[in-house]
Amino acid sequence: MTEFSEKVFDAVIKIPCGRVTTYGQIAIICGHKGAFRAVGSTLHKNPVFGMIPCHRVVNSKGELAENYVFGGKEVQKNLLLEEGIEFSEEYVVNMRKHFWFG
DNA sequence: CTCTTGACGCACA
DNA sequence: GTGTGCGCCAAGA
Repeated sequence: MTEFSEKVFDAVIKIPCGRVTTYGQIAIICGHKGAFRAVGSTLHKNPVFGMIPCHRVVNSKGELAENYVFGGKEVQKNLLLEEGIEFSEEYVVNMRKHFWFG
């Protein structure tokens, strides 16, 4: 557990319910605005989903990263819907309304 | 210690 | 508005 990963997790955990953010935003919060790659890499190795609500983390387009899924994209979509997040597309959240800025 | 990969983002054509 | 290329940082082999 490095300082970087801690900040990443902390930032993701701080994302309020019904709100989503982007990798870039998290990277900025961590102090490494160019580390969005590392953010994804670190979160990918995230052990427990209950500890890190990674389903609230989307790419700059606001769409779900179709390559990570912990239990299925539908599961993630359902989780976001449960939080009251609206979807612009089948797997693209309306970040316009739900984007979270630390 | 060095090289490659990775849940990405932005600039340019 | 769409397609391609380059750059960023960290972790794993």
